[in-house]
Amino acid sequence: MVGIKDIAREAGTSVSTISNVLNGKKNVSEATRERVLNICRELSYYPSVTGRALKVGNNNTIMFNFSDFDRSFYLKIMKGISDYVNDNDFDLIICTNKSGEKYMRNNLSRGCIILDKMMKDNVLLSVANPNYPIVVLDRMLDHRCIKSVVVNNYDPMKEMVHGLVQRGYRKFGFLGGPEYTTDNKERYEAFKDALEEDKIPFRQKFYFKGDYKEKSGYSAAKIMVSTQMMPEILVCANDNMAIGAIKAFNSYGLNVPADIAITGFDDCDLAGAMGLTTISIPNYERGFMAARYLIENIRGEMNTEPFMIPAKIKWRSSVLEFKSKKI
Amino acid sequence: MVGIKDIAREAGTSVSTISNVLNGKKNVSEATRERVLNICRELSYYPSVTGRALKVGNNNTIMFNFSDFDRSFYLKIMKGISDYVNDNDFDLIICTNKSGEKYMRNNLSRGCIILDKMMKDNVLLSVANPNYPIVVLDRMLDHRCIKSVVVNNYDPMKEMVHGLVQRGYRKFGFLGGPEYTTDNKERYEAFKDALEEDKIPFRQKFYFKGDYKEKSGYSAAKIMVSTQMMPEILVCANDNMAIGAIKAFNSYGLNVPADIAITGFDDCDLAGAMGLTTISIPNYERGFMAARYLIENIRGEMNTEPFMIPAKIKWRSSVLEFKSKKI
DNA sequence: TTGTAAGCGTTATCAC
DNA sequence: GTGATAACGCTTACAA
Repeated sequence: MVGIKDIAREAGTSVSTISNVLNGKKNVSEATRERVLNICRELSYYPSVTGRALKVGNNNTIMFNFSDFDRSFYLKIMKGISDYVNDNDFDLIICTNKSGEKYMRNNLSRGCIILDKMMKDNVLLSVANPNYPIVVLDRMLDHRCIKSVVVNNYDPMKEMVHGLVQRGYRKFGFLGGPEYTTDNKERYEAFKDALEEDKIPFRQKFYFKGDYKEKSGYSAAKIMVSTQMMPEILVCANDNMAIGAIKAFNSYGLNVPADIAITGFDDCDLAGAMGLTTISIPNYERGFMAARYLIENIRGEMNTEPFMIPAKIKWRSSVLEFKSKKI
Repeated sequence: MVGIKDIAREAGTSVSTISNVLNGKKNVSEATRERVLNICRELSYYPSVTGRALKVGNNNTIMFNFSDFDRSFYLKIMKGISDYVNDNDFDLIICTNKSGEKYMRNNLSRGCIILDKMMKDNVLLSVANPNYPIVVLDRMLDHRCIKSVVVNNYDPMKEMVHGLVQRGYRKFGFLGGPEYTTDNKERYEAFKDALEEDKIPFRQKFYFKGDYKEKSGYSAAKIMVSTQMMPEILVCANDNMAIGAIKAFNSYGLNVPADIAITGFDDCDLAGAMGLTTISIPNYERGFMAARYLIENIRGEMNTEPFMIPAKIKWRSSVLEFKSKKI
């Protein structure tokens, strides 16, 4: 590996001069600057991030941590982050589950965006400090150096359920995601509250449990069919499970929405193609805003008011416009 | 930041002892080991990756470089990589476009997997060495420390075109991707060769140019319609463009496959849902194998025979089983 | 304008 | 079994 010393030797100067050139310090003659730069190019020298980070204590890198590879819209979040970060001359490293913590504790990054549910709250609370701000997606954390960027799950979900009631649906089923996740909790709360406001009873036996993956939706739907526990409308906590459920119902010869209506949450690519009624989250913007707040906070702003992203209902063909009332 | 020195002070030992404990050296008494470990936990000490990397010259981290956020199956490749890497106690950092080169040139990673088309061949050729092996996806590079993992585009594409001819299609259009990419070249070659073997003429004016993105397929299709240059079957170099084309045709009231048949390449999620005939690439396996070869090569194997991943045709409803011949 | 030298957090070598 | 110390590549006072 070619280092600063090699350049210095070749240029016949000291290492500090090289460093000065590289860091755009003004105390170096135009001649030397030129010469040094040329040599760097010739020897294809790249300053060592580790050497620099070790000395300086930081660099312009932020980290993004995620782990659920089944949620394909994560790519959109990444793109949002990546675009903002690039425009602001920061570098981005993305890492998954366990490595994340390791890279936070060091001076490899100056801040991070966390989407990984596996990352524990108390770790984040203990790591965050004025020199290492954090942005968390989809969770609320109260700390003066942590900004929460959360989707407004509650309002659109409630509105959608009211809309379903208006369309004539009465017998509701709910297919939930992992129960420790905030978004699942909020979606379920909104669902229950809406029914309560509309004075529609909801029985616990119509609550089914999934894990946000397509397979779990498939299994849950099969159970509904085989145990004859069919609701008129199955509200799912995300699209993947809704899609799994649709496939399962279809495999039994059941038609969506004629035999059973279904809704999702996320508006993934497939949802559009399959005509799934769902709630659309602006993912690119979500990533972009997260990166923006993080970098602003790194630069000293330290604005940590929770930021709420609006989501929008997409009515599609998986629910009927007017469900004919029974009898 | 709590460092090895703080632990040493707290434990009343020297830093070397701490280091020895941390690295599982045997020359340390059980008592001290226990004590040190406890203190590390109490102070929530995490060894600095930078310090270590600087000293040791490497660590167990590999890098994955990509940049096209529109290709949603990239997540599957990542998952394949991530799974293998985790099982082998390596860390993974993912980065996009320009940062990639920076992180290669340093001792931050011990090797990398490259999918980013923007990464120049000559950079890779100059960086690869026995201590820094590279695996490239979707491109062929001849270097004793670079392994190419490529999809067999040619054979299944040729087979598919032959199949289309058998089904009665004669008037072919081709919608290509970026022309500098190997996969586009191979797919087009196979397309032309198959037609030639079947003695079906292909006229250059039925070659349309796209960039692998949905939008470009949409535009190309609109041009076909408005200039009356409609083929019977439009073979697209990837799914995204095929999907764009389908949307455009539908917007003109044209039916796929009745009015025009379409095929894609990739078998993305949407392809299944839309009934697009396409060629399926085992992406998870692709990532997994890439990671496996890379880590084996880091461990000294240095097997750099190109590895070819098979791909499989998925016949779906976007082409007719039997096209009734004209006249 | 340029050079010297200390130090960032770690590990390796060698002495004790 | 334990501890001093040099070294990794870099930046930054400070000295020249």
